[in-house]
Amino acid sequence: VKATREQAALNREHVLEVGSQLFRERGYDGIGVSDLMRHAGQTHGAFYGQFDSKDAFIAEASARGFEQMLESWVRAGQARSSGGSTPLLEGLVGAYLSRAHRDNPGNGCMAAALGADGARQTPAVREVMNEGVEAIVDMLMSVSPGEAANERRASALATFSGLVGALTISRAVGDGPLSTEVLAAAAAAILARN
Amino acid sequence: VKATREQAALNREHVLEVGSQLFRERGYDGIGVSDLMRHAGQTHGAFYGQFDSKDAFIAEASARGFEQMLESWVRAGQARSSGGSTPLLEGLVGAYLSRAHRDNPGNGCMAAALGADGARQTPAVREVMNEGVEAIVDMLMSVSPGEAANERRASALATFSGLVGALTISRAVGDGPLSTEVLAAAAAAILARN
DNA sequence: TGTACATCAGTGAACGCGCGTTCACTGATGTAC
DNA sequence: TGTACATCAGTGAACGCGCGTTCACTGATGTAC
Repeated sequence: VKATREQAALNREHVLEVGSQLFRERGYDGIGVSDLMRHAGQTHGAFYGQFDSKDAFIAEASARGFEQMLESWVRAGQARSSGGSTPLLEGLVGAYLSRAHRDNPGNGCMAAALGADGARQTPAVREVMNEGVEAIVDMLMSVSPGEAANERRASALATFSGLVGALTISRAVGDGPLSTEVLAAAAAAILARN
Repeated sequence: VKATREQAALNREHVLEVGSQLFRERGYDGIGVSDLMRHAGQTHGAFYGQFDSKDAFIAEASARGFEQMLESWVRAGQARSSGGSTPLLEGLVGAYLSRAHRDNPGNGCMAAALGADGARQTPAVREVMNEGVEAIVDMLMSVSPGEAANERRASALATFSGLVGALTISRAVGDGPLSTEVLAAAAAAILARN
């Protein structure tokens, strides 16, 4: 039955929120439209009143995922940086390479959870990934050493690469000792370099 | 119709070879049993005479992918290290972070192409990933600086993390300037550290 | 402000399709004498 | 070495199932007077 315009907008937002989380947990192919809508508390038919197609939804939910990830990462980084209003690199690296992040991909980094899958999606998704990575790199630049902006940008790119690779490997190898070892080794190397 | 025992073994090997390549190109969910067997020049029914299930095949093809990747990486690294019999770190990093590797995932790194997907597969696949990463890290240790073995191992883990993350990001963001920029920034940071 | 009607968000059955998997069958290979 | 038969690698139709997507329908919301 019909809902308020306001409620309809909230419903759509909720599907995006739920989708961005489920995609990170299960991959783009790991969650279907029916399952997604059931998790959002709606029926699958409503999906096509809210979005053009699953592909279009993937692009929009991915953008949402990058926004949510960046925000919660900065918040977690601040908490680890002895509470200043700006996070420090050490806090950001510690939060990213934590077991909490490793074990909670649904609220975690898009690049680590869906970067490889994104390369096989539509150009729209890759454009979202491009903008998402740029936003993350901009944030990392502000806490990276170097006088010139291009130095700080190169440093931020290298830092983010190290973070994404370490988390990806840590999740891939299961829960043996290697999983935490790679997180620690990457954190040490990144902090030593900066 | 029936084939020679020898031919049957070759057929099975060929399916593994083709599968390990197609999985890296399209993801574990991106290639089905019928398509796979067609690419291998066989009919889909034969698959279940060769393997127990798609899941079992995924584990075996992944192990094959790690072997093939490590071998061809070392070969490419040697070629870039002015032809010595042992590759140098610089040659390995250059080969890994090349446009050729970025644009040819089918013969490239398993961790970058399937690491994130592997975390959502069966425990058998994660075990294969664990062993594959250990083999790669062992190889990288032999070209990493440091007197003590644990120093070289930590360095190898950090190096591999940087490589995997940079390649993943480079592939995810499409073919804009960011794609090559991240490869260059990661290479510079890794070589400066070692 | 109250009534009459049009709009449209949401429902749920149904669609074609490709998935992983099974199975009765074929006929060349491998074996026994 | 040659014949007779059993084995079994490979074939291709068929299975149930879940996928993304469509559509006729419902009934509360929004609008016009």
